[in-house]
Amino acid sequence: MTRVLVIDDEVPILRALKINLAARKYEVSTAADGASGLAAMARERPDVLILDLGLPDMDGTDVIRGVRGWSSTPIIVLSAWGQESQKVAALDAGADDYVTKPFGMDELLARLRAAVRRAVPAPDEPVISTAEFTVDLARKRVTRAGADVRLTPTEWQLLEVLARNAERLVTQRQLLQEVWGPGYQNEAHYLRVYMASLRRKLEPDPSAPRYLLTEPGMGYRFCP
Amino acid sequence: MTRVLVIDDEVPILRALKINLAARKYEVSTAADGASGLAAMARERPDVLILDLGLPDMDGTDVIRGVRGWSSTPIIVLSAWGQESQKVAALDAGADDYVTKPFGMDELLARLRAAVRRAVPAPDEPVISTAEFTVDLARKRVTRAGADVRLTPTEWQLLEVLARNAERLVTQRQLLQEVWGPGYQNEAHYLRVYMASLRRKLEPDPSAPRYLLTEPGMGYRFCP
DNA sequence: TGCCCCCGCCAAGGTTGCGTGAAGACTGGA
DNA sequence: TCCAGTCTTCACGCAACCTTGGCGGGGGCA
Repeated sequence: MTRVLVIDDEVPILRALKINLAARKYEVSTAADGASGLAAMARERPDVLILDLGLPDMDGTDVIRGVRGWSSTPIIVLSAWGQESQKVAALDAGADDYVTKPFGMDELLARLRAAVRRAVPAPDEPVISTAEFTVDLARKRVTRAGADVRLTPTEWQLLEVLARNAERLVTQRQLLQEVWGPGYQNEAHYLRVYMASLRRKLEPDPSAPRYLLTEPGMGYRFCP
Repeated sequence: MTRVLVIDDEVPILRALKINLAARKYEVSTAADGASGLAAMARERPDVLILDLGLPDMDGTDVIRGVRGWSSTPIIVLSAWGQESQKVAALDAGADDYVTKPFGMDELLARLRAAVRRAVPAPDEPVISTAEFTVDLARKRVTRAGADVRLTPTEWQLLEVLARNAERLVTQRQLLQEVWGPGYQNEAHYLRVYMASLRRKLEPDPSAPRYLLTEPGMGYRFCP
């Protein structure tokens, strides 16, 4: 079910939207000002945001920027008739679409459907599993046999690069550059130490790696 | 959706770009210095890179070289007015285009579109198959009868050059140059040793090659 | 036919790269 | 200030790889 957040301070509009959207099987939540709207945005992670530009506490474009700082959720703006400049500013700030008040419910619903359709489906699959352990990239967590595995920062970074390039051969230069930064591209020694450490923590038999494989002379490969 | 990475240490510019590009349906990520920029580059594999030359930690041209070492992603450089020599150095290092600050957003967007448009030819067909074995250039992997074939670094480089020029005749000089570097152009002996090794690992009958063919007096040819 | 160049094959020696253990340097928190 | 965890550095044994040399065969050319 598609979840919609409506940020608007006019009670009649809020109620009308709530009733109409709920009737179309949208899950609706509401906020009456910019501050609580941003909070609701972060808390509820809706699929679409409907935002009235005429809020009592904040400029509408600031709300948009506040959202766009961390989310690409589609934003549909409601603006009073005649406020052209505000409209442009809203689009420049990152809004996806706008509707002029007074608006017909059909038009709003059409734009809503379009916005949802355009939305990017899924960012990434941030979880990579093997028969032995699981790597959760988003939570920065490794689980083995149900228990968390404690990794040092360096170990984690190394594993992360390998996991993001699963199945692919990652060059020693690339690993060194991404984990230690440029200027360390010849310190292949570090890799050996930390690969050994990762293997001790993750491999069933660290001396005969099954997942963290060495490609002699070239680099390493993570095979889930 | 086109993904853009912006590397810049000036927060206002970063924010302006982020907002404007996001409004144009670009997916924007940012980094504030060269080191984290290079890391982001490798991690996120954007379609275009926008790079400010005035970074706090690294010379801009070094960032460009760091990227060009493994990627052909288009690079658009931002430079302050009057720094002509820097600009030239950046282009020499492998940048594709430059914009002088202060710049109009329209100009930047136009150059961005142009860079993306030009970038198309890159994506090779990274997998080459024969009836006997398969070469996956992206993963640096050779499979034969379902099992991985272990190649030494030199063997792999040789096969890679031949595979990228499949069906074409590759001269001995060219092979020697690309695998061993300049200065080895007369060491044809190396080729014989390593072609023999490749044939042993890949050909059904190494003494009667079907895929890795010799063109006497000229060079070798890989026929899938 | 005989010579010669080019190619394929084998084997040995030297070098490089990898895994491992451990000791010192460093950092952040108590 | 001390302490624990972490990072860096080093030395060693071992295996794999690269280089080099030599030998034999086959095809082109006189």
